[in-house]
Amino acid sequence: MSFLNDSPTSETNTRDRILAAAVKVFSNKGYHDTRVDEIVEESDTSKGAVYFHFPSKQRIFLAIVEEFTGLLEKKLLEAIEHEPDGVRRVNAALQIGLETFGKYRSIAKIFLVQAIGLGQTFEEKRLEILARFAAIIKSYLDQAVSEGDIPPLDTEVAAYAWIGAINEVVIRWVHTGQPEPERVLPTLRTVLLRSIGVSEDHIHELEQEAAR
Amino acid sequence: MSFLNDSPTSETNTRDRILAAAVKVFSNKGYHDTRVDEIVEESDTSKGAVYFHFPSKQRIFLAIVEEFTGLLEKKLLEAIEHEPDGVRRVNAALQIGLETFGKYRSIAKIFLVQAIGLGQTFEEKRLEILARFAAIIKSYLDQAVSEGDIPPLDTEVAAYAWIGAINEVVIRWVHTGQPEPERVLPTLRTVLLRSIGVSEDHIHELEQEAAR
DNA sequence: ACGAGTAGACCGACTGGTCAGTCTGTTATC
DNA sequence: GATAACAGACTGACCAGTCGGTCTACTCGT
Repeated sequence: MSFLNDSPTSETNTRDRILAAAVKVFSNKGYHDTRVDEIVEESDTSKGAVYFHFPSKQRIFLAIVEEFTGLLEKKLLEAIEHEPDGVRRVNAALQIGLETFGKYRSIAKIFLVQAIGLGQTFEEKRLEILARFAAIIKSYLDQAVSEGDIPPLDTEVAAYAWIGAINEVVIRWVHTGQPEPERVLPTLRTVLLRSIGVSEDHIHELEQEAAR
Repeated sequence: MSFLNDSPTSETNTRDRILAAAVKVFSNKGYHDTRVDEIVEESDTSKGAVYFHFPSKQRIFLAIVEEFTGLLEKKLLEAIEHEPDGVRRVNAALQIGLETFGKYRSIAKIFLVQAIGLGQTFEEKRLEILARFAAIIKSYLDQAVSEGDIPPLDTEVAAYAWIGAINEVVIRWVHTGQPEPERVLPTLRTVLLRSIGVSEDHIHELEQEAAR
């Protein structure tokens, strides 16, 4: 199901072929510089097929963002529910988030880069999506605070700061390939956990666990 | 000099009237949804005037970004040179950065939001600009490390994480007006200084200084 | 002191290329 | 023979950029 699976361009159904092609083109050229005809060509279908499955170019883009968002959210929640306490949940979320972005690099680029600055409609969508993720993070930060693992703080601002930090580092990587995820993860974990006041001992503990 | 001064739409020269108008329209509608004719109308000039002063729509946009970047960089360096040690410099940079974004809200929106996802040219420009700021931050993080004020860490990743965190929080504010800068600054300061391992005592000290 | 010449700054009607989306088919399957 | 799933030629709106023209201000020779 969905264009998010492993099969690259094989004998999948038309809708998914179109989406896979759209991901490729959008991630390379951005929304506005992508011609629908390029998606048509890349997907080896036809304009008719594209407009049979999607009412507009915009909706193709939104479909990609939404399916990926759904997947990411599902993975995050799955990863989180196996963890006992707030700090560990926050840590798990970070890990699975980076992992998922790493796995779907092109889509990550669409999600984090191309989806910005596209005018009203997209803007609101983006805010809504980020708000959802921020809410997830915030809730576990709150949990960690109430469990006494970290000192009280403005968890909303902290949640957005986290998202921003992750965004920027991933964007950088997506663009330049530069700091590879393996190098990034440890630093980011340390930096982010420190930022909310998790004790150094606790951080070391989590690092040990991650290393096994 | 420049459209960045206080006069809103008065008797400034044509070039600056055009830039001021462009800021207004770009920040509201984004690059692609902005028609050159809208800038013409808003600036109370003419298409001829616009294309007399700028060779293309793109260059108008770049002119805004560049002038603002220049201002921001200048302010940052100014603020920094009066501070003695690395941690204090990093702190000063954060403060002046937020302040400047706060003062030029529309331009901040253009700079942080509308400038993303616009295709090759802009993309590279953005990367270059951010790299410049990241380098500034990194150098003072490195200084703080070598002064022994903070433990060693991957300062490059940390610098980008900082930029991302600030970005996201400011973007949120620019969009929704939500967490006001006054509320954001203390949290962000604490969170960011903690993230690089500045001791709680040292953070409190800086907070005291800021409060006077 | 004055008209002619020149150039910089500006005006705005027009154009020409570009695409998103449409529409009239065609093919396969039930 | 009906319907879903396509194919691809075509169109029409939209808009960045152009281009001939105007309007000062300034210079300079007489």
